[in-house]
Amino acid sequence: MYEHNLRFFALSFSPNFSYTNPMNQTRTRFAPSPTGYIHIGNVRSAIYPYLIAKQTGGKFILRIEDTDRNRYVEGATELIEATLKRLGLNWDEGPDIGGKYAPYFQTERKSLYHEWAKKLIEKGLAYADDTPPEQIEEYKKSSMAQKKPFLFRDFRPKNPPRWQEGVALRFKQTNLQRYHWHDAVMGDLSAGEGALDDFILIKKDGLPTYNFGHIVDDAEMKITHVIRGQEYISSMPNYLSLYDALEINRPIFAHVPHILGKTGNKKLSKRDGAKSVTDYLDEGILEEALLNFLACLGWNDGTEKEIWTMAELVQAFSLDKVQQSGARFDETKLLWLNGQWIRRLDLDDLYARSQSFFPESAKNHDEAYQKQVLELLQDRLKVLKDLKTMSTYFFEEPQTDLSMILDNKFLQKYEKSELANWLKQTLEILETTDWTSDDLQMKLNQLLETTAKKPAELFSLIRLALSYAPFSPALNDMMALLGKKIVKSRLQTAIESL
RNA sequence: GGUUCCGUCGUCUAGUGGUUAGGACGUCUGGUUCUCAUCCAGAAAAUCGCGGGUUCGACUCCCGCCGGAAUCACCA
Repeated sequence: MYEHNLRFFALSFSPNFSYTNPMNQTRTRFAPSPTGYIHIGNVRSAIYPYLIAKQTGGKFILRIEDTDRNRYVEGATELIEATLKRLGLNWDEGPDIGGKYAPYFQTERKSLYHEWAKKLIEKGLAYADDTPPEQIEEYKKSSMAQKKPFLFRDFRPKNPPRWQEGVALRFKQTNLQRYHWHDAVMGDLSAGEGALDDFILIKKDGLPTYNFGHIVDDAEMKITHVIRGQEYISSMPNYLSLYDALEINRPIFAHVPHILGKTGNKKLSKRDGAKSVTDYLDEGILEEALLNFLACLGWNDGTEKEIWTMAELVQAFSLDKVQQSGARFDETKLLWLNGQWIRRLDLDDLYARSQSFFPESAKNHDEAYQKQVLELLQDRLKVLKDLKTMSTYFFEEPQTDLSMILDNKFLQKYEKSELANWLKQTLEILETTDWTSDDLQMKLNQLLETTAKKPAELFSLIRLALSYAPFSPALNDMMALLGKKIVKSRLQTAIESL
């Protein structure tokens, strides 16, 4: 980041500098492999590059790293694309929309990797390797026996065959040294030659490994920032020596820490039941809330701001303020944040997003009514999914459940007949109301006086008789919305049941 | 085991030599003439992993240790 800014600064004062020069444009990428859904633990490696690209007016690229045929999952690419779209992380170049450096599927770029590989072979920096796996196991054992780390470069075949399809190609480490590099998140890092080995460039099936493929692609696609998970740090020396061998300039690196599961200190993974991003969205976590939460899990600009829009994030985000240690995924904070976002939505927007969360019976009511229900519930929703159980009694007759009344802590000391009597008085006084929320409150207050009961007693009874729900909005608002006919009939039913 | 990274309230974090170590979530208490939630006020909660240095002074700098994590695939 720092390096990059310096370069940018210098160029901006050089006479030949042009703002339209694509070489100076920030280009970041998200490069998932299509092995399944995107889970909470790995969206950050899409959000951060997106933010970096957008804040400099650069491009965000989606590249599908589908070289592992065994782990390939049909439909995963579409799922990844759909998830990113739902989050609004739109890419400027990618498999579906193409771009200057197409194709964006690695399997379609095979010949490209072979060209680069040939350069390496010509330089004597790569060799074919047909060592059988069993043999490699032997090597490993012998290294272990000598208490030495296993490095393939200690066992290079003496007479490697000519490289051709069907044989793996290995990188030949010739420059054993300590590598130093700067990481935009982690700071200055270094690793010695123990981390350097002859790794596979091209697999037996002719496709490149990640280790080779991503470097070729990033160079070809002019990627300026490589932002990815921390697990790649230990491979950095290998990558660095490959950049040198290929004579490719190093991009800016940023390795972001893992998100940890609720228990233990292990990184969040599908195996531990990490939910997919779409699972959260489908349960009514707002895109804004999820983005806000994830971006701020491990990032803080130094202020006490908690609620961030994407636009604000684009402005304020910087890699050097990303935390260096892993962050635990805390769902309760996500829920809080979601509530905050729900409350910030205007009613029409909330209504549009709530469509799939209303109970079936809501269809029998018009839009205006549904919106009024939503308005009463807006402050109470933590997740849109809760809308269903919280609102059913507004749309259909609730199941009469007398035990809720008789076991209520404020009401259990009263006789049924007395409770029925309160409800009768309620019916009487309701004859005079105009059914506005304000007037209903006045009438209810009058009723408190005439019955000489506490609000907790009288109001609880009426509330329960109308909803048979454990909690509900303010009584007057609820009555105003339910309307004269339904309130009267529900009270009547309750009286008869008591 | 080798290599590498990390270590401030339960959780997410602020903090870059001198602070009553700040904020947020969660928890608890009280208020908002009823429930739930919102909102408001307040409380408890971190001997800054441990031990040495350097310094008048260290959470902040240095060293050692301990603890946790990652990686060591023809997976990414």
